[in-house]
Amino acid sequence: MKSFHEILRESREKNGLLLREVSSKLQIDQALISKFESGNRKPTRAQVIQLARYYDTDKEELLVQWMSEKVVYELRNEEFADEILKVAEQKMRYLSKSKNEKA
Amino acid sequence: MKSFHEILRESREKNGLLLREVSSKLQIDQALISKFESGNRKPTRAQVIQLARYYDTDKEELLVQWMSEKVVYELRNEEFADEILKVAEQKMRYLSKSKNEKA
DNA sequence: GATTTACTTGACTTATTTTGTCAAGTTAAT
DNA sequence: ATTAACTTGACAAAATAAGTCAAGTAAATC
Repeated sequence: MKSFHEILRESREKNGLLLREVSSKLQIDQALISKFESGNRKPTRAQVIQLARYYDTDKEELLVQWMSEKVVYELRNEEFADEILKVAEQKMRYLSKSKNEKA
Repeated sequence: MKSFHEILRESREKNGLLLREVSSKLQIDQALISKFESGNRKPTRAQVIQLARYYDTDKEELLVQWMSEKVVYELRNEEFADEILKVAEQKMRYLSKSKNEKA
């Protein structure tokens, strides 16, 4: 499975772009973008969207990758991470159900 | 399904404890505990553990409830929350697999 | 082998978010 | 009307995340 930062780097390379080009176009420090691509920093949501646009890649997919890694990161030291995710899913289902019932 | 803050309040009540008693025993501001129980604030991990101990309730279960709500909260505005969780699970499985392979 | 180019790294500052505190407020019982 | 239990809101403090800049590699080119 490809990680978010790998996808980011590959997308840039597919477009034959240099870091400094992306940097100047999107007004994001080149060092930051480099860190995004090495996985040392997480971009903000707005940056993910900017990048997806500029690389002409699927925005939703990139956002899903980005967000799911944030979740995984949060659970990195959790002994019961798998159970936590299961319970989170249940809670989500419950929420969307009561949301629908209201409507 | 019971939410974390409901469990918290019920646990305290089961023990017949007043907010100020918990507050003084655990050295947590009473207002904070009140907010925990109404769901307006999330305790820290250390506080969850303290509370579980003092209420003599299952620490793991409380932690799972607490943590899963943090995850749900993070996804509250995500359109593809369900997919994000699925991908997060995949990534977790992948991680624990490569972790095992190393060992 | 010195320069240039593309990218990386680390330390630091700034911004944002989370957590804690206190005083005032509500509700219900006495 | 007082007291007791709890709640609320505004603010301060602490923790975390994001951004910046200068210096550092590594490979290609002159």
